[in-house]
Order: sequence, then C-alpha cells, then structure tokens
Amino acid sequence: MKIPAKTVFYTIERTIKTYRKFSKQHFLEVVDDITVDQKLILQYLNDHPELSQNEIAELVFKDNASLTRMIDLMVGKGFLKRSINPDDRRRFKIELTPKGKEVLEKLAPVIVSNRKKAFAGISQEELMQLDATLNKIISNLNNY
Amino acid sequence: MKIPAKTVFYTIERTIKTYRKFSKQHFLEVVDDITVDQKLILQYLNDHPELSQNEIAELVFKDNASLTRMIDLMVGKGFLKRSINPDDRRRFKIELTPKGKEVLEKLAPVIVSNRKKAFAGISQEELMQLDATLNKIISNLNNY
DNA sequence: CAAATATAATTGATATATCAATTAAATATA
DNA sequence: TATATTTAATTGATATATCAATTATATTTG
Repeated sequence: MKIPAKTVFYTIERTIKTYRKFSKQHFLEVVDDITVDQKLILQYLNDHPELSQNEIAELVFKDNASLTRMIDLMVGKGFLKRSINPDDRRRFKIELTPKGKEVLEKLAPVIVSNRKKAFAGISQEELMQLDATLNKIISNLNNY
Repeated sequence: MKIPAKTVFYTIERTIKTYRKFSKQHFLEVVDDITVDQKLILQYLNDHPELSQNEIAELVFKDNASLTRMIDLMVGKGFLKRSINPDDRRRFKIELTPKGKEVLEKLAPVIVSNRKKAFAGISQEELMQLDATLNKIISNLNNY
C-alpha cells in the first residue's frame, strides 16, 4: 500500500507524529508515566510559575477543559501542587513538587539528545528557513 | 503573556493546529457535522476503495481502535456503508454512500481554496524545500 | 490435514479533545 | 454601592487517542 501524499500538510502532520512518538519512547526510558504534553506543562510552569491554566492551555495548544483535567492528573501523580492564589482567587497557584522538578531534571538531557538526533545534518539556516515558511503559512491562515 | 518558542517543533505544531482549525471552520460552512479527519477518511476510501481500516488508520496517523470507532460513527451518520468482504472475511468492504460522495463534492472547492490561502505568497520551490526539510527530520527520527 | 502463527477488527479502560453550560470571583459601569 | 459584565476554572457530554486483551478468520508450518 503506497499512496502518495498530496500536500505538504501531510508531511507536517507526519513530522509531528513521528517526533512525538520518538520523544515519548525516550522519555519513558528515564521516567515512568509521563507524556510529552505533561513534560511541556511542567517545563512552562517551572520557567514561568505565574502562568494561569488558561495561559498554559494556549501555549500547549489545548482547551482550558483539557488543561483542568491534565493538571488534576498531574497533581494526582505528585508532579504538581495546586493552591489558592490570594491575589486572585479565581486562578490557582500551581507549583512543581520536588518529584516534578526531578522529572524535568531527568528529561533535560533526553530533550537535548532528541533534538540533536532530529536535526542531524540540517543546518541552522535550513531550520530557520523551515521556521520562516511555517510562520508564513500561519500568518496567511490568521489573516482570513 | 509572550513566551518565546524554543524549538521549531513548536512552530510545526502550531502550523498544524492552525490549519486544522481553519479547515474545520470552512468545512462547516458547506457541510454540517464533519471533521477534518472524517473528510480525509472519506477521500482515501473514495480514491482507494480497497483500503482496509488498518491501512486507513496508518494513512491518517491514527490507531486501529480509533478507526473502528470513527467508522462506526461515519456509518451511523450515513456517510459510509460497511459490508462483509467475501474474499477475506476479516476485513470489511467500506463504501461511500451517496451522502458521503456528496460531502466530498461539496468540500472539494473548499479544500482547494484552503490550500491556496495557506500557501499564498509562497513559491513552489519554498514548499518543496519545506517538504524536503521535514522529510529529513522524519528520516533522522526513523533511523534511531 | 492439524496445530501454530499471523492478521483484521473489536472491545475495555483510561486519557485527552472539544464544545456548551455553569460557578465563583474580579472588574466595570450606572 | 448595586448591578452588569468579564474572567478563570470546572463540569458534562460526546468524540478521539492509546494500549492491552480478545475474537474471528487466514495463512503457515510440521
């Protein structure tokens, strides 16, 4: 069964799926029970502790409802701690637990290695060109 | 909240999400109750009626289990007809209903228009370069 | 041919995606 | 200040994602 792809969107989709699968496999070699998106959420919260759930949702391209449930799970797994923010009682203060920080530490070298492998033999210029073309597409779509 | 993206994978993900959202909106202007993936499945089955569910799953980057359920739904909505294949009773024969074909006909011009808008101002060479770079990444990841 | 193996699809369990409706708190406005 | 509006998060319903186990049929092998 060989059916040619008709559009570059097929390739884009395939790239993301392949990278996610690849990442997940290598994540699981060093940490149990983590997903690519959970790692992303941990990273954002670690770097920017003031982020609200809605803001994180936007950063990881998900719905607020999904974020609520994912963070519930991550609290349940002991990666995060959710507490009331006295400055604005609508939004929570979400912090990494020591276990959450440990996960990030264990994954850090894996991330570096994953990217290195993904971009092997591709020059910085080529990557910038890739990024530029994709941003043109995004911009085109947002202007309608 | 402005947080710089750290990797091109963020941009790739954003491109796909943006295009899917864009497509969905325009699909719904001409057909009720259709998703981007359902459209893809209809198209593949229309062009290659001999495809098995597993083969379609691979083409649309989904799990066999998901395909089973999606096709159930699409049969329920009257887009597809599933019948036993006497040549191999394990796999089904899946055909588009007249309603399914009508959906594709209504969507055809929308697809063309969507792609045209997405790629506005981007040369054929640039798109080929995009495709080539992405394929390098895929190939890198598959060689580990 | 009979038994073992492989293949296609389904099912169950749990997580995530999506949309609409709801709740609670904060902010704006009459 | 009281009311209206906005914002952040949750919940419910349904669809999809993922993995493991299962079922039915085909194919291979002894």
